[in-house]
Amino acid sequence: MSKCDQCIVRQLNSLKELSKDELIRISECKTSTLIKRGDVLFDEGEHINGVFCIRDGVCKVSKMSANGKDQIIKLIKKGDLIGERSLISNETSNLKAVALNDMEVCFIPKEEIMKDLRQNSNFTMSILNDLAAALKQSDNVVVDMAQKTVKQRLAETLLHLNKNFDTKENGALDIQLSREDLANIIGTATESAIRLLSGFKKEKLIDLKGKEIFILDIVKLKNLSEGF
Amino acid sequence: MSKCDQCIVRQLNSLKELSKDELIRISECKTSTLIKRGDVLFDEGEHINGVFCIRDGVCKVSKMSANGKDQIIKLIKKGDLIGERSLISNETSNLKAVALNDMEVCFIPKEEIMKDLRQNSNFTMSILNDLAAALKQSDNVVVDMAQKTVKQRLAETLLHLNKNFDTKENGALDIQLSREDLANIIGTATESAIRLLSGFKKEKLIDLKGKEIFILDIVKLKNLSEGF
DNA sequence: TTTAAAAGATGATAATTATCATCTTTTATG
DNA sequence: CATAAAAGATGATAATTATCATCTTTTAAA
Repeated sequence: MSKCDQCIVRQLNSLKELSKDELIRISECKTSTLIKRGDVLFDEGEHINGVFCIRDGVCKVSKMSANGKDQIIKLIKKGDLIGERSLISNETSNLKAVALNDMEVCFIPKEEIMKDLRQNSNFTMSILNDLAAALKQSDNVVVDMAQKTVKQRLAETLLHLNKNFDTKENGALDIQLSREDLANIIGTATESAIRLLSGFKKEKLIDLKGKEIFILDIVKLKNLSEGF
Repeated sequence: MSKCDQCIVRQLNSLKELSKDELIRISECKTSTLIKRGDVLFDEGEHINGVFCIRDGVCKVSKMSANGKDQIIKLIKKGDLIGERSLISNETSNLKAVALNDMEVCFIPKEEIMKDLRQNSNFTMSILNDLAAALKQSDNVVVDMAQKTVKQRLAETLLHLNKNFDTKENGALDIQLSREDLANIIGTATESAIRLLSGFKKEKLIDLKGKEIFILDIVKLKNLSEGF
């Protein structure tokens, strides 16, 4: 079993606040798993009973709406923790997580994390900070969903992907999203997302090759997302 | 100056986790203010430098969108704390708070709250819980904004008001919102909100007398909000 | 490699929602 | 109390977005 205290990924999240001893304890109880594209990491209503630390890969985190559509709330990637919210509230998950490509994730059981939360106040403060940042982010998304048009939201989403994900050697965004996934991030019908993407391509804001997306004009996308 | 340890309102929020001694310390440094309807409690970009504890009254908490409309994120009432998020992130406020009626609020300076956050882990866990609950709530709103129609969101908002606010002796919701406020909660144009309200009245789901709103048919509103 | 299924694309059309204009009612202020 | 300003209401119209149908392309599995 790999050692948490030697894992680079740890430096990217709140686990960096743990002491060497605490990390060794975590190492001994954690489990590592390979998750295949399309596999469900956890589902709505499930008891997660711990937190996941993403070593590699990307997953979409969504919530089913009353009308049967899956709204994607966020994308989680290498270095992210997920499951803290449900753990803290001591509730089943309100969200579902599905791998967008093959992933490697570590699972740390609830009791071990709770122990650190009780004993290491730097760790607690870091988690508190994460939740505060997530809440701010979520409130911002509420405003965008409520006030921006679908076109603005698509532009914004593309910029967000460009900022938060690497690009491949050929310049394409290194994240594999179906048109339906994109529509479920934006909160629109798949056909509308496809049409707008085609429009953006025609206006040379982006280029499309299959699922590959190339961001061509950040400035115009930014203007668009702000309503100009 | 009134004493926090004798304040009923405290029982409604995380301050209930503080010891008698801690509360006495808070009492001595807090300030109490009367806020008039329409007054700004704090604005976007402001350093709040503490948290507010609402003793009485209601305020709307909003964020300005790029298109110049104020999206109302939440309504805060007696017993609620506000300002913890900015305090924890050590950032200026991302939100604006405006009194909807005359209010009585206490202000606790940042350093005092931080002291308790560092020393009283029950208090910290309670705040952590609040943020976790707020995050879940906010994610739910994202889904609704993205997936529900304006009509569904209006029905949902009315039910939310009915659940979270008292009714006056005459049966009207005890909260004073303009049509514009309602539109800014729902995320729609004021005219659209007005039109839909008139429609709901015509269908006897609600009654309207000036700013007073009477909820008449909870079941139908619930069905409507879920798309039936 | 073949082939069925899934994903992507596009047109036609309907439904929803925003905007602008105008009028009425309510509210706040001297 | 008078009166200007703000809020509320409603119609007409335009813009946005969803839905349904159909076709093509890509993907995955036998």
